[in-house]
Amino acid sequence: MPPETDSAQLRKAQDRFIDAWGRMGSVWGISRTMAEVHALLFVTGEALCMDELMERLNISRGNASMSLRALLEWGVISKAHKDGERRDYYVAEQDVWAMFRAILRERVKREVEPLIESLGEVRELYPSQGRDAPESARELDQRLSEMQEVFELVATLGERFAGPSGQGLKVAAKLLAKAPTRRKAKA
Amino acid sequence: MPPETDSAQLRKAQDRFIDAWGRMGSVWGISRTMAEVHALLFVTGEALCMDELMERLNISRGNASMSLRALLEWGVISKAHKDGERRDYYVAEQDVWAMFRAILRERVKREVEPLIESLGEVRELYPSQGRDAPESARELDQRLSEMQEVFELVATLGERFAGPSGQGLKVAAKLLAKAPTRRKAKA
DNA sequence: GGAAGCTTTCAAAAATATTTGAAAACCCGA
DNA sequence: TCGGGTTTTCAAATATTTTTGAAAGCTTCC
Repeated sequence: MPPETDSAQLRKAQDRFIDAWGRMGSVWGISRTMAEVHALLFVTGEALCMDELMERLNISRGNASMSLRALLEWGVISKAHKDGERRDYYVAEQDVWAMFRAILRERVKREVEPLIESLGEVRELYPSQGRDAPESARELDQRLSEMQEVFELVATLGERFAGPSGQGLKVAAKLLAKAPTRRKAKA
Repeated sequence: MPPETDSAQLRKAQDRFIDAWGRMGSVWGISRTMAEVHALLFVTGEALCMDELMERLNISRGNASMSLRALLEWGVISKAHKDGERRDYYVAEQDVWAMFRAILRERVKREVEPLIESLGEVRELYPSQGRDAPESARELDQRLSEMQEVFELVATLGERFAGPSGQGLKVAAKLLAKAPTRRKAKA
């Protein structure tokens, strides 16, 4: 077998990254393809058009279109334009921390806020205050209100970290600085 | 329609909570049933056996068994025993914060660590150091190493928050105390 | 207005994930 | 070792999610 050229190596590394990020995508509850499109744009750092994505990832036009739209909504990619070109090009946010904040924001919105909402609704379904409130209702309300409190705290923390002021990294770094913990390095 | 009894109200509230938590479960990437089993144990606060779960949630024995096992692995429920009874009973962790930490721990394990692992592997696929390393390889490595850094930070933060020392809540509260942000209250 | 070039939509097909249920395994006590 | 009560396993059935592809929709330029 002939030695690989540099660009073949790079291509392979990109593909492996795309695969890894795609797999994480499905774990994170987004479609694998959507994650792969994002991975490709991120890892190349280039502005690509739909046909290039379809070609490289072997996906249909419909799928590419839907994935791009979703990624735009998440705020992790944006449209770009090439001089006289008619078609749309897309670029990924290159600042990893900004990307991470966008993801966090969206995930809090999907994974925490609806729960807080529901908890509020559930807690209206029974009286837990009056003199006549049965013990069991108080117990239930106790559990639900604790849970609501914790998740509200999480949502607020999320906003703080991911918020537009971009303080996330600094806060985190500060926290960590206090007392280092080890973390395995090798693959 | 006759007025509902107190216990019917409570039952309905429990059901709505179970439903809400179950829905969140699927958003979080675990099976809806698994989340529902957990919700039921949590919301009642009682020790229940498999047949009771099956009855209340209308699920099969196999499903109940697998869900319970998974919940035990997550560390959010534990086995209990009733005096002379032969069968197993299960109780949910009642401390919401402890529960949250268990979930966080597990999610970092599934959603962050494999990625860090993969990033390490991908970065071994090309030379980016030597004098001969092409510009494109350096760029690629730059992107990947930044991403690795961010996710390692996240993993470390997660450990800090969720770690066995149980400092999570305090740290969070401290952070929040500094500069309050508003959060909508009504359902 | 019309055609070319692109993108979006969406119903149907394919791929995945979850659930069932019955058989196998397990665990004790007799 | 056997038998009854209980839990686990896992292949098949079901349900859900994702992907495709072709038709419909835009937009821009002639």
